[in-house]
Amino acid sequence: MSGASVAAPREQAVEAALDRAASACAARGAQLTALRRQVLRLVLDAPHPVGAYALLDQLRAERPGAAPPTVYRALDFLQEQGLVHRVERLNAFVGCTGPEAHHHCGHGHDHPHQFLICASCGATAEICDDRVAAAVRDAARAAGFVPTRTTVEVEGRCAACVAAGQGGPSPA
Amino acid sequence: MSGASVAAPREQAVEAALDRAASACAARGAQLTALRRQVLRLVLDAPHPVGAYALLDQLRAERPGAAPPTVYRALDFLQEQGLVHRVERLNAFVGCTGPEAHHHCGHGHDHPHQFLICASCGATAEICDDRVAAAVRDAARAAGFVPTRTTVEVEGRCAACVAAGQGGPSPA
DNA sequence: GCGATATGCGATATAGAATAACGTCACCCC
DNA sequence: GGGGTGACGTTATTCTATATCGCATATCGC
Ligand SMILES: [Zn+2]
Ligand SMILES: [Zn+2]
Ligand SMILES: [Zn+2]
Ligand SMILES: [Zn+2]
Repeated sequence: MSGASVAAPREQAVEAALDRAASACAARGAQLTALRRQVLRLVLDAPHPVGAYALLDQLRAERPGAAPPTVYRALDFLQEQGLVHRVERLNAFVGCTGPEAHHHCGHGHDHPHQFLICASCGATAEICDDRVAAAVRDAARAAGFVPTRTTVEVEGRCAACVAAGQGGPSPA
Repeated sequence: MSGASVAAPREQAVEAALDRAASACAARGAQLTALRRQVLRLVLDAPHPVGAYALLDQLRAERPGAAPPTVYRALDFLQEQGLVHRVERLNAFVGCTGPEAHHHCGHGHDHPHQFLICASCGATAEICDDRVAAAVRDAARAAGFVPTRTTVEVEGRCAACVAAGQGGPSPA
């Protein structure tokens, strides 16, 4: 691999995402403070969903006084802003890679989304399938139910792990 | 209300469900022991999803030595048998009222299901919508993903709470 | 009968996740 | 300069879940 000479492309991408996030917040009258930006960076840096306490440990490297409320408050904010999602099955958090981030579909910052969670390697992919969202909405309405938020999480094996055979790549 | 003279219809229904559960377990070579039956009864008695520690407290009335592993082990078994589901958003457990219980649709004891969780009154309804299940399966496969288990949980307001207006009936 | 294995469960300790409650400081508006 | 608001620090507590060890029983092959 190439050394981390100046700035790896991934780091650049994260910095760009942070700047976009700051703009998006500002446009809504919210502020992505230094602390919140720091937490968001940690989430975006992680290759997989991260637990709140894992974030806390990392955060303490830069901010010795950090405590659970520190990270939970930041995460609450980031979720409200649609920058981060919570993965219920994992009690963990992941950066939004859906429409908000890439402007793929026409949804707002509280967009419908679904997670594909690989039991083999831990990779978690966010998708935004309108048929799923519509089917769930219709099913709820058929029961007289008025939905506000929906969680869809699928556990299984990702394409890479399926291709790699039984064991799957390192369950990192 | 009628007094609890001999056996309320609800209690009878629960007992019947317990007997059916015992038969279903036996048919699969598993045994619904006294402890497991006790925990299942507590889950079925509850009007809403119950937390593991709430179950533990009740269980201790009859079984003073009960500890967290006691109830978690029983819950794991009951989930494997499809008698109980976990509601991820609530960290709570609920008796299966889906196809397994009533033989409505043609699914096994690991059947697809979805939850409608009322934020007003706490009621949680289990539904079994094939279109939702199919849409999720298709979306996953389109990503090369092989699903094993799926969680679908919708938060919102139930029909009763919508009909009753803003506040909703007692958030019991 | 007897060791081997498996299951169910008691019991203790620990880990992991989330919130409650209170205080401080900065900022803004009037 | 009083009063409100938002962000954050700090401490304590609650809630949720698992790791281990150990014991009893059941079942099986022999
Ligand atoms: Zn997203
Ligand atoms: Zn994988
Ligand atoms: Zn069910
Ligand atoms: Zn309701």
